[in-house]
Amino acid sequence: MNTLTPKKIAIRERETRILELARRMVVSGGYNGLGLDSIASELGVSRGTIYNHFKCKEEIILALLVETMDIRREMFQRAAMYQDIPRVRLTGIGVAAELFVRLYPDHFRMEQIVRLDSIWDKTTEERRALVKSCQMQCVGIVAGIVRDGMAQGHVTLPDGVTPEALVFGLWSMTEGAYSIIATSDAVTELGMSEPFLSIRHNTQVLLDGYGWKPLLEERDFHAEMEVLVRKIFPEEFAQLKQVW
Amino acid sequence: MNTLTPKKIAIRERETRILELARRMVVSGGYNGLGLDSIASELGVSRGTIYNHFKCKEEIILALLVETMDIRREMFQRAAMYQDIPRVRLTGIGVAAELFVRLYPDHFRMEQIVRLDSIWDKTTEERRALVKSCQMQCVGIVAGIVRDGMAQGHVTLPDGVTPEALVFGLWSMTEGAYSIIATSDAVTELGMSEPFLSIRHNTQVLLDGYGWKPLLEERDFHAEMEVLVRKIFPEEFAQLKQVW
Amino acid sequence: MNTLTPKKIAIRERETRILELARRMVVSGGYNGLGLDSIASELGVSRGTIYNHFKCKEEIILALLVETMDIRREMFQRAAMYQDIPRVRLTGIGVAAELFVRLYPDHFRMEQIVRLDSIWDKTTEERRALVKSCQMQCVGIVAGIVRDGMAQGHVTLPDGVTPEALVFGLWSMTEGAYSIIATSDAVTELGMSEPFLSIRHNTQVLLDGYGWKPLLEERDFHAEMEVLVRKIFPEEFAQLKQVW
Amino acid sequence: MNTLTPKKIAIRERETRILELARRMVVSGGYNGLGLDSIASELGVSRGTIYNHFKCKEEIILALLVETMDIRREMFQRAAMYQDIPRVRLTGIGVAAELFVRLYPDHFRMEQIVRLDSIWDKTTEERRALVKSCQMQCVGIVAGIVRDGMAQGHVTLPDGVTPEALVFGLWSMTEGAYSIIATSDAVTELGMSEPFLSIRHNTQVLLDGYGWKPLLEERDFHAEMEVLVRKIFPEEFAQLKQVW
DNA sequence: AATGAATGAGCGTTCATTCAT
DNA sequence: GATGAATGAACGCTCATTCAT
Repeated sequence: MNTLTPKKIAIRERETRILELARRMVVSGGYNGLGLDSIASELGVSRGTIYNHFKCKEEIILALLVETMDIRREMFQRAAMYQDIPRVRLTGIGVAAELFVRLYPDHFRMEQIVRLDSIWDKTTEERRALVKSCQMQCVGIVAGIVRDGMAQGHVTLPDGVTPEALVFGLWSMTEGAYSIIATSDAVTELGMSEPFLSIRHNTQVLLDGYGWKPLLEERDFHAEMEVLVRKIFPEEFAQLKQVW
Repeated sequence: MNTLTPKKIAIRERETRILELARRMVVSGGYNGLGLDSIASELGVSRGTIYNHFKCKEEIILALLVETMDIRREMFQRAAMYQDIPRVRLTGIGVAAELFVRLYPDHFRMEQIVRLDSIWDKTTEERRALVKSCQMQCVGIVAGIVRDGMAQGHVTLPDGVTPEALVFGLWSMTEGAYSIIATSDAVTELGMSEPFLSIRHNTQVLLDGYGWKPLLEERDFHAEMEVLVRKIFPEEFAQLKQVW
Repeated sequence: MNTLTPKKIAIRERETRILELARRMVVSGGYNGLGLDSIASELGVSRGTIYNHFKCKEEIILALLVETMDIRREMFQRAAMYQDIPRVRLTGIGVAAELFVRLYPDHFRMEQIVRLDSIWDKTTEERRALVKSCQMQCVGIVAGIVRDGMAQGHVTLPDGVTPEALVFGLWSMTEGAYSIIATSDAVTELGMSEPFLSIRHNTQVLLDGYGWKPLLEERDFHAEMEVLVRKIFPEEFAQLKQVW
Repeated sequence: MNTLTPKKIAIRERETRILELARRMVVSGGYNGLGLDSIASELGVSRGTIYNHFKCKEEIILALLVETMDIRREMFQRAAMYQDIPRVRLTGIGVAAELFVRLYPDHFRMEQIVRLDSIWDKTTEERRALVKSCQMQCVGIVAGIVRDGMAQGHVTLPDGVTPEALVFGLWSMTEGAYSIIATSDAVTELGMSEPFLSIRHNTQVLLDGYGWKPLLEERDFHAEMEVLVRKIFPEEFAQLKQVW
């Protein structure tokens, strides 16, 4: 019955610790910054022990990616299911995205590292499919909301512009912004104080640009976000150390 | 005065060759794909000779980065100096950005790869400053146009929104979009055909969202771009194999 | 008295299984091909259990060697006890040798592999003695027949030539031949078709060279062998898939 | 002109030293006994230096094999070209074989190790061909002498016995004998004193068995060998520390 | 008796860097 | 200025062995 002996628990905990350490290393030093040796010695265990948990370095990196990737998708799903008009739900997605990136600030570096370094060669096709599927789900969720907005007459896309194009715009902007924040340590020096506020604003402005009703001037989506974060993501919000 | 002996010239040329090779290697194999050995042997010189040009691997990478950033900065500057209303000049910046990423995909890709790895520890503060300065210039150029637009009453930013915030929006969107295009082979699979067209449109929509005059419906910026690319970047345009 | 509880029996059986697996591994991958890990997992037991049977890897290998040598010694003994003139009994030894190498090619191959690697340092003197004893018994058995032949006046060795020298000749020839067959895929390419027939013939020719009566021309030892294999090794013969 | 700078010479010498050490290690510890680490430290150089000479462990082992393999073939060729009747020339081959094995006592272990351990997988097809070709040449040389003997009516092979079968007998016997001597440290304990004398005698006896004229009793081939070794292999004979 | 997690020395290999020539 | 041999730390990884449970 009791399958979780103290030993098993300890092992589980160590696995978490390994990933924690690994994440720190990858984040601070990139792919090469992750050394099996260093993890082992910093954990106070032997090299071999690491290999009882992960059968190669790439597996660790992939585990790191999947760990957070799934969280984001789940957050997107929750936001999409919120009961309100499409633009608010879309705003909820924005809240989810920001919350996610602030809770897991390293995710984007991980994502890029995994994509840019030749890790894929050493992984199975299934893994690749898993990541891609997660991506497609996220895109699909947002595209669904866009289509809702269109169906309800809140937004009309010009000829030749697909809902995916709009999604692509939002995705690009957030992906790019978070990526810039994560990799460029000079954001504020470049005059971009409060980058998160800027992102929030810019995404709303983009929707305004598309003429999505109600416009930002008709409804205070910035205030709305404060409500959303508490309603949809109470736990995540609690984890957030800094103010929203 | 300028005594460029044949020998000096040969050395210069080799330096260029080194960087060319290095870029190819980084692009195809990431940071680890760059091997001093391979460069030397492909160049037909000895390992030691490389060290007469660059005192360590990181210096090479940094040189690559600077090279890349310089090209873009120069293109941005050209676009910014174009004689037209601010929004058109801003559109010119967009043209420059797209042209850059399409003409020099290796530069773009390399830039991303390099940012992920921690080369910074081994480099001097001055180098870091140099890169940062280049970045600031790019941001400054765009921010300058935004300020022009504001000064001429073409756009009014809400309270608390700095010109840099708008720049950040544009930068994020393009950076993110190009990054997605470059690394994710799933762009079209996700339903995003013609991603470059989408980017062009989305940036204009963002400006529309800010109420920047003239709006997209008042002036056909898509057609404008075709003019701009020919006028500002005739040579680059000629190099572009595919249609604009 | 002999209390073989089911448990004890199970343990015995497992020991056999371990050796079977181990032999397969050594044969297919050499000394390094033998992995305690693989044995354990293929057996469905844990690594530690293996150590209840053998205190180290070398012990397993030694056990394999002893097993192999015991089989051959037993076959030699049976041949030596056959009731006939010495040269026929010697021919029976040849039959035994060939049968052994053809029935248990893995045993033969393993024997050679094991001899090459230095397992001896990690083993006790007793073990070494055991193996050596087995070898001496085999030599002794054959030497005994030679002495019988001498005593019965069937063969006379020149001055300075011991019976062991003749044994050495037979042993060398068969050992060398089987070894060449087993490892060199070039036997037939070298023009040596039917190598086993050649060995049979050459050993008889050697005895002829020693003038051992009756000579090959006086008695058809090739036909004799067909009889011997059926009479002395009926079971082994039955196992032999190919024709004799 | 002077292409052998002192440095180059030193490098050459080290290569020799590496192979010497490697041979010792392989001989005493088999494939696993050869450690790149150990070579380096025992040579007083770094691990990396070894890799300037040989690009992997297997290359070293193969180099060891080829080193001696070629020597043997050359010795066989010299013996075969000796001007005398076939049986004497064949005896010369025997002298060559013995001389070779006594000068390079480890060759047979090497040969077996190379064949038994899975080294071939990591080597090129050409290497394999080279080794096989050398083998075939040796066989061919001996088979040629046998055919000479047949042509001159000195020996008549029974129906169904090819010259290669006789070669196979000689080859087996020497290969086996030397292999036993090399791998079994118990030869003398088994009652086989003077194994080399036994081999010499047994090969002659085998030829006698085939009825090859002149027989051993008609011509003292043992005395002949003493002449041959001095005439055909004066230098090798000088290197031989022990008495012939 | 059985487990299997932990060990840690060892492996072969790579490669940025140095420096005597 | 050019060479390239030498370096040696670091890498990812394996596996026989131990031992607390």
